[in-house]
Amino acid sequence: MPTIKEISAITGVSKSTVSRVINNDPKVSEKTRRLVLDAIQETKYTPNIIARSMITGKLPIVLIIVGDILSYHFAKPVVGIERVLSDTGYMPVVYNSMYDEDKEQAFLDMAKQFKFAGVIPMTAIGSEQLARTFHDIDIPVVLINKKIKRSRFDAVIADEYEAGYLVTTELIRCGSHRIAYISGPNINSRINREREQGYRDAIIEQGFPIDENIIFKGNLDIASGYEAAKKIFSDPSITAVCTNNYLMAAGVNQYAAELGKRPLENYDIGCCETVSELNSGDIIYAGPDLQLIGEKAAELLLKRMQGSKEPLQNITFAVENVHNPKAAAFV
Amino acid sequence: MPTIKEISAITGVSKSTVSRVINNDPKVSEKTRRLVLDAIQETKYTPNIIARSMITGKLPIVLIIVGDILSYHFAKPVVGIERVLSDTGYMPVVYNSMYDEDKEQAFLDMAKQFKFAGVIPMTAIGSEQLARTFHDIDIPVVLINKKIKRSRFDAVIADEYEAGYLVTTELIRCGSHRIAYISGPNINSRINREREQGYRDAIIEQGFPIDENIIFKGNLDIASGYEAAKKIFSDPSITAVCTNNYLMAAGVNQYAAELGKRPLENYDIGCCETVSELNSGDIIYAGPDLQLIGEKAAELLLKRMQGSKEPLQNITFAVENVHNPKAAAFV
DNA sequence: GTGAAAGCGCTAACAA
DNA sequence: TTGTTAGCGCTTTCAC
Repeated sequence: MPTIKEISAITGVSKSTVSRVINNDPKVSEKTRRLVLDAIQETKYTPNIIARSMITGKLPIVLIIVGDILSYHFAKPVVGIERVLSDTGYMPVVYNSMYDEDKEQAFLDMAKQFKFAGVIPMTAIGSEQLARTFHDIDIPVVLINKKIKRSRFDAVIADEYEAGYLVTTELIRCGSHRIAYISGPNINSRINREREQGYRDAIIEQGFPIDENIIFKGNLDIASGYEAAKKIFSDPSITAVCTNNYLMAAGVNQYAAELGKRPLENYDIGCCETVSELNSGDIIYAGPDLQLIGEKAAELLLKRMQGSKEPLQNITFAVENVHNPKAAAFV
Repeated sequence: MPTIKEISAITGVSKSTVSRVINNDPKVSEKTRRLVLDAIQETKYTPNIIARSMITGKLPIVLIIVGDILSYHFAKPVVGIERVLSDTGYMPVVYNSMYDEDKEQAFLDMAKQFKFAGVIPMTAIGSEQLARTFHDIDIPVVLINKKIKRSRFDAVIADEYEAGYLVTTELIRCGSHRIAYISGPNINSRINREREQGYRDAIIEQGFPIDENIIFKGNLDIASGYEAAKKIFSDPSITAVCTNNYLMAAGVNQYAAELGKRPLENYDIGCCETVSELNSGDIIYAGPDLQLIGEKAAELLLKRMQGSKEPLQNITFAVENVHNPKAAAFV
């Protein structure tokens, strides 16, 4: 691996001048620039980024932390981030925490230690410890779908209330007025709260009553949707189910299938987040464009990494997709 | 951020000794070790990995390159890799190429430049250029599901033939003997070839004829499965479809749904790869345990990163999962 | 068992 | 416009 020193030796110019050429310093004569550039070409020299980062104090790597790489919800924004970051010289890489806070902690520490250029966390922040790590992090951060109290970071968040409201409205439009709801486990979760509130408001606004007995609580996984479905389908007056997330809806469908019931045929089913193309065939949903969210976050991060001192941005994404496979029937 | 220098100043010992303590050099007296360790604790000192890597020439990062982060096929092994690498001091990160060879090339170059400790590519290698990059890469590499001619790397690959054979056998077991097949676009692809051969052999072994007219070619995406399905369902003698990958099977199901046909009810459907839990409800498949593949690859890589000079390993993974939701009916 | 000194490859003043 | 010097934080001889 050739170094700046060898280039210097070959061309006869000093290491500094070679460095200047590499970094496009304008005050280098065209002649020496050519000379150096030629030598670089011949030797296939590439600058040692590690050595450089020792001085600049930054490694041009952007760390994206996701809670679950297997989930569309996390994976899709990554595609957006990568789109924006490609050709900027920054290297976006993904770390998958599987919701393990200790691992997130460890990676955040690493990001600091490695002096990564930026971090985009899309993950659950819970513990005090983790909050503290965020508090005294000294590299640019853009949060996705996460609000930290008194945060110093830009954030891009989805309008969860609107998602809950719109999907429920759609369910009503399909003819239901007794719609069960399966929420997440954590009452304090903003996302959970807002989605449920959207559901409630939609029902009330359409002039129907809220029945607290058909609002259930799940763990956001398939199994808990399945469990809740047992109770839901024992009440024949319920004609539709709205779930916080897709996984629980899948659980509901699973139980329904065992009963010989088909989604969007024998009952309506909806959820408050964007569903992958692969699974959206028989579910109603409302949610943001996940790729766009990633793109926006990357744009904000890019500005910060380039030194922007603009005031904090807190962007709320409207629901772009209201997906209803049955819509054709009554449009 | 405290440095080795400050620890040296606080304790009164030299930088070298501090370095020795950090690196567990045995020839340090218990007394000074304690002294230094205490100072490290107090100041919350952590060694600067970048500076260290300038000397050792390696950054303890393992790069996993995947073709499509949205695909279970790529994402699941990542979970396995991370499981093995956790607590080894190596930092596994994922890069998603979206099948873009230029990007893969760029990342491979970066991995070299950054002196990453290792690379696990799970992606399509095509161009001469990319092959050359692999040829003169100087860091440990373990390939997943990829064979490179005269490769210098360990590899973990799935038994594609067996997958094709077993899923077809299962389809036959369900009562079909006229089974359409949808292959991938590339005849030269090993995976494509072997899966199809498995299909052919299973049919022949059960004493049925191969009909070349019901073997179609797709692009591995939903749309091409959908297109092929148009022809398939125009032939009522066909009672089952076997596809190379899951996406095309989803396309078949999509078209079938428009016809009012239900999978595993009005026709049987299978594919030659492991399907995510989320989507395996109404499809038959055979495939390896994807997480295990990731784990095995990470184990091999770990050994190499630790300097092992064992002979090359080329591990073929047997099909661990044969999934048939209808099986209960006749077991 | 410990310290001094050199140096990894690069950038960033400061001179010239 | 170019070269010289110092130094980023660490490891690693080589003495003592």
